[in-house]
Amino acid sequence: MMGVMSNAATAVSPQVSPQEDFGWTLGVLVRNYQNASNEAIGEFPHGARGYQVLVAVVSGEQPNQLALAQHLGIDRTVMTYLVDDFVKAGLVERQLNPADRRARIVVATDAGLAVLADLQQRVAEAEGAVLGTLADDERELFRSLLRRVACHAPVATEHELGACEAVEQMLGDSAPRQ
Amino acid sequence: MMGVMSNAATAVSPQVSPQEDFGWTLGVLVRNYQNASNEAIGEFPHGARGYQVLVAVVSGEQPNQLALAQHLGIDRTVMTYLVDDFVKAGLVERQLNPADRRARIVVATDAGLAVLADLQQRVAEAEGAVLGTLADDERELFRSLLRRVACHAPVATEHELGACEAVEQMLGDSAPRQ
DNA sequence: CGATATGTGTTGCTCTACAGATCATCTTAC
DNA sequence: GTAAGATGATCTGTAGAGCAACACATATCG
Repeated sequence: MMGVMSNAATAVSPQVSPQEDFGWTLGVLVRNYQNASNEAIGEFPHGARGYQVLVAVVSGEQPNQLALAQHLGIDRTVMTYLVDDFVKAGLVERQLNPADRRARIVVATDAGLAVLADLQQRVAEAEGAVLGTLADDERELFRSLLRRVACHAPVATEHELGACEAVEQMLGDSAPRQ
Repeated sequence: MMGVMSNAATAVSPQVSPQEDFGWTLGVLVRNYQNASNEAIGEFPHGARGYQVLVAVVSGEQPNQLALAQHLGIDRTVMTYLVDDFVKAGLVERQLNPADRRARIVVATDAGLAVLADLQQRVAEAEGAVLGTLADDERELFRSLLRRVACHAPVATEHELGACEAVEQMLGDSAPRQ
């Protein structure tokens, strides 16, 4: 059954148009978004990634570092020096959780909140530029579909939380949507 | 250190729901896609990235390494050892371009085509799993919007080609650029 | 109390991205 | 035809980030 025949071109020639490839289009979008948002946020500690962390810190229910890492899909050992740099920049604080003194609750400072509010505007503009082709209703549609896809969370890796379950857990299920 | 205490909520409190954040949902989707496709393609040389390269090799008009790198948004120095590993695996060949002996044309071997045809099926299944929430017409809609967004190509970086222009160029739009 | 699990931090390895230099070749100017 | 610059590929060195393993403090369960 498995034979690598020599005239494969005639047999199972994969007919691909690169613009049809989901992975490619996805990659293009991600690069565009990263370029645009990185440019928009300037010298923020860890670029677009750092911005995402700060967003998660503010959005969540005073999450600890592990929750942040799982939420953003980055390694928890990375979160250590990521938060370190944020603390150095005065954007967040590590607070002790009296209920669990192992955990460090990450909380945004006033400065962090102010910076974030500013950045969010710029990033929103960058997003607008990336989605520039789409009409307003199409953008909303795209965002909506994207949100549903992201929250679907197939959870390929077994030990990892589904993305939106982690969100709901972090939010304490207190932010009903739509 | 400055006395940063937390009456932060009074300031310009950015109210974000993480599920609303475009960057976050995009990141979740990308991770899901990478996990799923990486699992689907198994021990292929460079994972999902390598798969993309092979797709581009087959889809394009016998592109050289630079065209591949620009198309996929990866550095040209990376493409060198990427193609190296593909050659070692017998998936592609470097052919000399008689018209320009500096350039190496990357061509898929029969084995490469056969492997790609197999992989495309698996990756398609992985994509299906990632987009599992959406109904069929919604998937097509999502792909279509994604394609339009990707091909819009805001080209934030100045010296880089727009993505789809690079595609068209590679696909034989032989008109010179600029 | 003891055993195990969890949150965090540290160290070391690896992969990849990126910038710069080098070499070969093509193109253009003279 | 030769010189000078541009282009494609490769190599080198550096930095960022993921990953695994270990260490430490604390929490939980027997």
